[in-house]
Amino acid sequence: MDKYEPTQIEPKWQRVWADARAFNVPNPEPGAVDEKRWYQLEMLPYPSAKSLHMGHVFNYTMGDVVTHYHRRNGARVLRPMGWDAFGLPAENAAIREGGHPRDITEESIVLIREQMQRLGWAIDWDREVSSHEPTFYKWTQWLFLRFFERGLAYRRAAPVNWCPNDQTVIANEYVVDGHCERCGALIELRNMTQWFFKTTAYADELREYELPPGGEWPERTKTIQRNWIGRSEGAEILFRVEELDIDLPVFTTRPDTLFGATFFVVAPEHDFVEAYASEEAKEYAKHAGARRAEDRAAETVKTGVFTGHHATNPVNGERLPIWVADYVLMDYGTGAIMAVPAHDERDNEFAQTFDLSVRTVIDDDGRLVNSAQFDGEEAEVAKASIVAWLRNEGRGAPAISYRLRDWSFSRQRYWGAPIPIIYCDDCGVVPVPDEDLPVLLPDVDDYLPKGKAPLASNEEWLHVDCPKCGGPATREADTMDTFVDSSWYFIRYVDPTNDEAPFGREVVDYWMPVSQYIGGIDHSTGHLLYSRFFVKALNDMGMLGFREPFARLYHQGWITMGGTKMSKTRGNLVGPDDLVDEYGADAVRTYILFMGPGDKDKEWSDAGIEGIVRFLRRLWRIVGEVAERAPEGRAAGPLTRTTHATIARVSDDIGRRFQFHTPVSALMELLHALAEDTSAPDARFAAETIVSLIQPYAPHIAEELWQRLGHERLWEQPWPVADESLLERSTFELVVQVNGKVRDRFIVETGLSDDELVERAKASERVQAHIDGAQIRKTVVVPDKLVNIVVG
RNA sequence: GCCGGGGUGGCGGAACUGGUCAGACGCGCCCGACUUAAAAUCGGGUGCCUUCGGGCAUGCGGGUUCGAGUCCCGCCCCCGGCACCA
Repeated sequence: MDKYEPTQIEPKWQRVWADARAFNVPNPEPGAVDEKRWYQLEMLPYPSAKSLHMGHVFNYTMGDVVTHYHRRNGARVLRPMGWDAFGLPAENAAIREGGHPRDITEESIVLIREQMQRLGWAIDWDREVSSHEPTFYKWTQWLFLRFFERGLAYRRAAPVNWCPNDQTVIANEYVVDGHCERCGALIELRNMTQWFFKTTAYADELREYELPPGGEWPERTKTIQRNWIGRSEGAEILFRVEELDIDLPVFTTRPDTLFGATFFVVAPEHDFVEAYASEEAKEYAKHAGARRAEDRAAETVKTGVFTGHHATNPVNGERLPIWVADYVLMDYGTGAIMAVPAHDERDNEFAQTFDLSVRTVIDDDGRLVNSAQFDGEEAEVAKASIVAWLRNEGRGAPAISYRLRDWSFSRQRYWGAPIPIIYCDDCGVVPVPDEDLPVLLPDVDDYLPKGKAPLASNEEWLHVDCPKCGGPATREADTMDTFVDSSWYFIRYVDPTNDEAPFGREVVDYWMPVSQYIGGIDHSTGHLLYSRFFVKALNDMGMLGFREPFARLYHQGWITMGGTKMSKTRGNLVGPDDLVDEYGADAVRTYILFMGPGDKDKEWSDAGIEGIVRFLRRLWRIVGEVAERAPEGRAAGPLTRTTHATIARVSDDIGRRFQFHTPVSALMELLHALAEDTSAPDARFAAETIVSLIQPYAPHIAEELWQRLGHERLWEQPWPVADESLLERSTFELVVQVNGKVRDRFIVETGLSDDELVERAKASERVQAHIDGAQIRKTVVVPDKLVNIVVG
């Protein structure tokens, strides 16, 4: 047989698949529901570099194996691909390289698409979408308007994260340790008028996972999201400022310590300061409020100033001095706290610093003291009874507070979807009418970031007539965060050419939720949370019939280089091209999955790829031999059982365990067994099975060998099924232990009774030597496995 | 501090619900065959120690069990999330 030449066979089969439209999956006829379907999705790439890296190769190959597996198990499988084309990564790449972001992005898309096709991934290219195309962002804008109508997208002035390097606001979710997640610059706090999505309206729903049957999310991801949302149960309590005749609400998780409050603190940004505080306090607040939370937290000594007023504790009428201090944060709770230095570390530090009084109200046994009628109650009980008392007095109520903040999504950058809003002097904030969508992203002379939206400098585009009154008006010049695009791209795939709506409900409800999503865990508090928010909101709008976008979620581990994740900014990218040239796509695909468990980080090294290449060459040679010499038919032989066992193992690993490296081992073992005798009566069956099972990993060689074995179109052959009856053995190796130590092993028939097995075990000479003369205390039998004789 | 994940040969890793002297499969290394030679290929060996009887080994120390990498308790270390969030 000729030599294995991947460079010959791979392009050939890629053409065959394309011509046969092998992986294009039309939507079902209306009304189809009971058909088996599978929506396989991996996070779409940013086309910001001109090449994929091995991390992508890993991720998409895993998705490819799952795709083939479900296709061949009879499911209608949707497996799309697209481009997260808008946004900072692409725009920054364009700035670096010079040129228009659109040109740079589209060049990258062409190159990456070619790489994907060279790797032979089973993608339905008819469904390709790119977030920078007007046909896509028209609907991003349309969806924004639906959120806007419901108050789920709104505009307000707020302190936001400003990246001085990227010259734009970025979301809380992408500030890491006070630095920009993209470029690493130190984030500044700026007070700006920005657009927000009201993610907090779904805080509770986002903490719960309304997954369909069979759905499953990793525990660690749920934990990350729950930590991020940060729900605290407590109470809101009103403190009266008698001399001003106003109420100041506080949020506390410890209403049981209400009698221990000895002072009161408001955040520097609190309205109370500006309205009523002393000049000294105002001066303090001006400086303190301008500082970032991280800097405030880093302060070792607490600072603050007395405002000159007092608040009355509703439970005992005590007058507490109101201070302003920067350890209280405006954007959590109510921006004001009751300070209980005896039972709160921070309040205690403050009390020590300013010599304020401390009163213990919970004793060592966890019971209330110094708390009037509540004395003696356990703290947990007292929480409820004090809140009940307050509620009765009209001075408090149970309350819940979240750490989650609304998602700030307006960006002062060029390369994004324009926000379809018009500002009119008379009518105010006016949404662009649906029929005027899309608001096209115009060309501008200078799209470099300058701290204000580049679109604002395009006067011709900026000035429009108000859609309401026809008077002079201006467009919103900020663009949308790229994460808005990725919050719904996976829905567009199911209906990518719809020009009446972003998607049709029936077809969305057929395909979705996504059966299996694969992507990085770094998106846990960003993209994955935003997407869930979108789907829940769209469900409430009646646009789709489910409440979670992704039924099953899997996080692949990183492919690292020098210990860090491969990424463009770190400059440690290894692409697939050289490896594909040298070893072929099949070897690259199989190797990257064989490297180890899918969810673990792996340091990149091509040192082991030779092992896979040897395996594929051996496969080529041995299957070739079988095709020439092995008898036709399916007569049973020594290989039959091993072959069926391998089918069961591989299917279980891929289908149930989602484990992709062990099937390769199993197939290597079966190949070794087959190589023993390529003219055995069941050699042909074993060879066909190996080829069939390796197809998701190495589809090109599999297709070629399948043809040489006299068959056609392996990609649409049913996945092999293990014959249970052939898996059963008539004999097995009985392990005999004495006191837990293996003393003998020999072959016996299956199905013997426990007593018979014990008799056989005792009959063994080697066992005899260990039990002779001793008292048998107990025998343990694991049917068809082992006998343990306990002597003593 | 709170929450989650993890720790097995020189390396990647296997052992799925406690059950075949733990270490499959691959890499690397060693030996051999073929070759003038090399590559490729094929075959064999490869946890540690050993007085060659055996002993010790799945981060450490206990425990449960006839039997523990797997279960329980207590530590240690690594990775990730949250943290002046009242």
